[in-house]
Amino acid sequence: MAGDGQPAAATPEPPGPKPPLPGRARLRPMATLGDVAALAGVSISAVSRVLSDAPSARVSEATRERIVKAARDLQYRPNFAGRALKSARTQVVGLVVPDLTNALFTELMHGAEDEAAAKGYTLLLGRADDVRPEGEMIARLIGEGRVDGMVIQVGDGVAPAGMGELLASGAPIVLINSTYPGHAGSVALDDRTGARIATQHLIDLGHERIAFANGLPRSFTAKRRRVGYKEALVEAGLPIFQGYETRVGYTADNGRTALRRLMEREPRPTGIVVANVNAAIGLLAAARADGIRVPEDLSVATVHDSWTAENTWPPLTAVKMQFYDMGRAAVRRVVRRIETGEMADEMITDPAPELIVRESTAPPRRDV
Amino acid sequence: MAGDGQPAAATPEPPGPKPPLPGRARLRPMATLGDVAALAGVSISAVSRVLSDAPSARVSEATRERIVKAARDLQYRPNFAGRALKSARTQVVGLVVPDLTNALFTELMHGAEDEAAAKGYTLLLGRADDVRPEGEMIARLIGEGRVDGMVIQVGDGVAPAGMGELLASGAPIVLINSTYPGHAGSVALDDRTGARIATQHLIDLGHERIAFANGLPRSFTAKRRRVGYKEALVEAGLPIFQGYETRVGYTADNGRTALRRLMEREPRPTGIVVANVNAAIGLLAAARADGIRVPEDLSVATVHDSWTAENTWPPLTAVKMQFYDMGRAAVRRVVRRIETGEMADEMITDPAPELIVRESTAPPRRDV
DNA sequence: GTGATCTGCTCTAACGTTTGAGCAGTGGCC
DNA sequence: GGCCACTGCTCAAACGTTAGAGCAGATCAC
Repeated sequence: MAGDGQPAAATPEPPGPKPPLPGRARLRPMATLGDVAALAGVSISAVSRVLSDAPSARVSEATRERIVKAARDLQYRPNFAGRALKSARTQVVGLVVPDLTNALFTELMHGAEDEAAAKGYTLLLGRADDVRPEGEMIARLIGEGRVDGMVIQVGDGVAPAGMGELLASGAPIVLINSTYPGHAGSVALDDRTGARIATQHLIDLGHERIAFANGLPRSFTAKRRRVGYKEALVEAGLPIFQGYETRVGYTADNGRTALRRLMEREPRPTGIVVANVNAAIGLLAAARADGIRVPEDLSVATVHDSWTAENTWPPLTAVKMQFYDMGRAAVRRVVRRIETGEMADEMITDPAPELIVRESTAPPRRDV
Repeated sequence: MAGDGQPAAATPEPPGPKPPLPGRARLRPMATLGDVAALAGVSISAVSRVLSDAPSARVSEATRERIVKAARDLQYRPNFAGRALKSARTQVVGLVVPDLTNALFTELMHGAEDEAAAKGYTLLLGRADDVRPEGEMIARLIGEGRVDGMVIQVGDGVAPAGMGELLASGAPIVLINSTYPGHAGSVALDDRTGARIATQHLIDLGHERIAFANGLPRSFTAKRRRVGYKEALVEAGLPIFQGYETRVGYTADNGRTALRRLMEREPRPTGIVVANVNAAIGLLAAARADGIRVPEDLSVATVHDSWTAENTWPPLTAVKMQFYDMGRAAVRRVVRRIETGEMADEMITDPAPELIVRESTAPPRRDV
């Protein structure tokens, strides 16, 4: 806008016809390389090379300045479609998560966002709760060239139909928290350690009857957390009670169900490790409704932390799993795959899962 | 995978060279219109017209079938960049929210996602917590033609720098929960009614000293909720006490602060309307920590509902604001703006804010 | 003075799509 | 037999970008 006063050197006509309709503000067409070239009095390729400062740009300092100024004056921005068409790159990464409203996935998204921005990419949102098989949507996004790669979190270990074919096609896809036979490219949290830390915490407090409210049997994370739970018990020389594990799922409602089932066991557990914070919140609510005092009658430790965990009553002792970092790692992986071809599986161990002791855990009552 | 057995009718060479490197699965290039045309033995334009079934496609039934079959065999998918370049449309809508980890915004995102999918659009995620002024990012997204339009939620009423210019440019932008002088195109919830319903609920229970934990003064939603709160009091003939409103913000921490300030007032309020569920959750936690029993000593009703509200202790009485529907409406608006040019401001009144009575509210103790 | 090299550009093709214009062949009408 | 309309296609331009190849003029070595 500044410097529009003096007539440009030898411009036939800047960008298109621009009588501003007074009725409704019309979107004026963006300036193209051609417009900038015309204003600067040079060829399109000269402009392209200068603005994308290619090493092959041999231009005099004077010309360069004229071009840069013209671009600024016209508010030139490189057209995305033109660039994508030519380069077969969009600088977009697709992100598919099963449940947008889950606090944990939003943390993951946040990490993914940050890493993408740092690498000059943007995120395209996919939805895994589509009516149609997600595989089709993912294949479309990649096949149409809308995204350069994808980060996919499949819900509870159910791979969408057509996933195998898709992965075999060699598309840059990073799986979150799950793997697929023959596919290299995934990131996961150290769930085993996470569950182990939570269990160990209860053991350290003196609990000996520790139950486990786990996710669905087919869930990859549930399988890993299960291992961690058992490891801790075995190592402490504690028995693994029959029926002390439920495998209903990760939602708040699932947590309620889990509590009710576990509290029917004989002997009653004195502590419960919950595999997911949302389930733990539901479990806590159910305990309160049933008159079970936490932590007096029952200690509850959960895998996962989120801001919601610190606002429950009592505030939940939780093992913070690094979802944010996993999001970053996933995008880092997929970008590296896109740009260098390298692909690998990765487990986030740094930062490590971290125990955050709040008020839902205490030593067991000795009189029970 | 099925039906790959028989050789194609008369293929010169399907899409490029495809000796599958055994070392690493290579991404084979997608088939183009040209490939399909070659396989079907027709011109590119014929294929284009048939596959996008344009009314101008005058082809024999036999040709049409050959083309469709060829496209299917080659797994043809229209290249996004080519299409976008030609049509100057990307079928992508940008979504910018200030805080990805907020349960309310994720609900909004979810609605936006659904509506976008229904209209054949996808969502590109922007981030408002960028170091650089968001205005620049938004201008880039639009200017580069990465998105056809944007849905923007600016945090707490602070419009990003350059916003005015951007809106004036006539870009298809829909603002969420805020307006901008001279800009038509926004959606908002009926915050006034929401706050009013919450306040009225406390009045109906018999409360007469009702405080209000509000958001920041510059926040558009806070302004509207404030009106609803006062309206309800005035209508009921209740006095508006000095110092009964805090305006610290919408986070859980803000809620803690608000509780402590409000409980210092003389006389003490017997009920608090909280303008945001996250703040209410924090406020509840602070009350518990300070030995204030809810609802015996203090009733708490909040504007906004989310799954977190039903898992607090006590479960929060909340007015459900229709974030999901607002998300849908925002995308609906921006798509209509893109496709027909129509633009307007809209308030979501259907479905209306809905009172959900849980256990954080009760009649005031008469002995106080 | 001649050839080689360098500087500072421009020309052109290509990416994959859409779409207006054009064209050969057929059939109908008068 | 001439004209028209219709069918069923193809041709070619255009969208905005990138990048290899080319080219005129200046400078330099010998």
